[in-house]
Amino acid sequence: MNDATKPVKKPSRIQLRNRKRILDAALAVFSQHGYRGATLDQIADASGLSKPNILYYFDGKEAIHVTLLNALMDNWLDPLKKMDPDGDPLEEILGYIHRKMQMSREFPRESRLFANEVLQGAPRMKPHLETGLKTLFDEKTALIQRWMDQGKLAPCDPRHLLFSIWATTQHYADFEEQVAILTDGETDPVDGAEQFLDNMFRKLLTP
Amino acid sequence: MNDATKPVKKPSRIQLRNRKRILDAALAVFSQHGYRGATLDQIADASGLSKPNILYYFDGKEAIHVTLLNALMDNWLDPLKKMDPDGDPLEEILGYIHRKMQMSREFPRESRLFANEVLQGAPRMKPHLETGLKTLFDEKTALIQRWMDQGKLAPCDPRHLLFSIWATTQHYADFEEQVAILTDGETDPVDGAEQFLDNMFRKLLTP
DNA sequence: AATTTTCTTGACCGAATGGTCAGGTTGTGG
DNA sequence: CCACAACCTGACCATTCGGTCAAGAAAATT
Repeated sequence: MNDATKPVKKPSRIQLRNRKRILDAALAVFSQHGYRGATLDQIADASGLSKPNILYYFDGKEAIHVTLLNALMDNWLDPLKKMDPDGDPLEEILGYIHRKMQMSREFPRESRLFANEVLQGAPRMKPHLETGLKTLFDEKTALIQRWMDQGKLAPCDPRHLLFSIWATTQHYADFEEQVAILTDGETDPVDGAEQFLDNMFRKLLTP
Repeated sequence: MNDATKPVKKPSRIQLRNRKRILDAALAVFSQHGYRGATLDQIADASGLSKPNILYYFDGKEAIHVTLLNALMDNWLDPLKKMDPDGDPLEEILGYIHRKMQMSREFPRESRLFANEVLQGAPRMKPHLETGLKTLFDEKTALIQRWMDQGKLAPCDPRHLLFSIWATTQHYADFEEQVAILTDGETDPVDGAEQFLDNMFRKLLTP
């Protein structure tokens, strides 16, 4: 155990509970106000802990943000990873859309956290995007291209296909305020959205 | 002219020039950092004016932001307004998509300014959305519905159609950083995007 | 129970922020 | 060229921000 950078002591129950509280509060605050718009005092209030206590658990504001982004990336890429090369092409893509839509519904704060970060040039996330995301993106666009070459999907640019899927699904989380206003606060616009997107991408991709 | 709220004196040349400088600088700063992340000092630097001088032309940080948002709304709604009830339905919608895509290419900062605002709950823009945008939205979705009822377009929910158009076109401005990384800094991904979107929405809407 | 470790906080700090103001400079109409 | 208005700025201010610290309270360990 000569790794001086990782003081790996098993975290106590209090550690676990409070770190979770802080991260949950920070997610709420960061996703609504962006990194620079968020303050430690807001996070302290939302978490029910004092500001110095928050700095006892995290090295600073940026450390909290980075921790959130790291945790986010895994969950974010997961639905795309699940796209199975051996499954039915059309159903795999429609399934992916469904999963993304579920994430917009269940984790809108995470979606907005990500959107805020990328909108502002991804200053704290570029490395993640250039490695993890880029690799997965290349892999999956290649897979989709193969499916198209085999005539199992109507041909189109797989990269823009993925962009469109991301854009349309995340839109309902990121622009929730606008959507709510325009649909007169309909109980759940996401239901109608899912049906619409299924139809649209089915028509696009059916050979 | 008994309107005490508007000191309507014709603005001098210097007024005009400096207000423009300030708004241009503010657009750059606000669109990158969001409202709370932007500082008057940054705007001062970017505009080449001193901070007190900026406050000579505008009542404060918020006034600058509001001015930008007001100016934005007009340009933002314009492409949709241009959708002609008497034109060919499919071509009208594809033309609208084309115009929106042009705006993403030419005015990415405006797109990001808008995205930042809505992402954070549209605190300074809700009234605008509820009046101007909502009215136009209802009008145009009704028009598209009529077209569908007449069998001139394949049926789908016109509201989600517009959401999808907004999401996909603005994505290339708002998530420019991500798109650039994933396309290896391709000269202009928007070209390919336009072709892709034309194809997708054509397939969706062709009866 | 004693002691060591972990946890928590009130008080405080330097830097940054939005904004003010008195007074100077520049432009402009007569 | 004079006088008045418009324009501009250095110095300053109150508040908020991220962050520190010494010392007390609570757990855990012995």
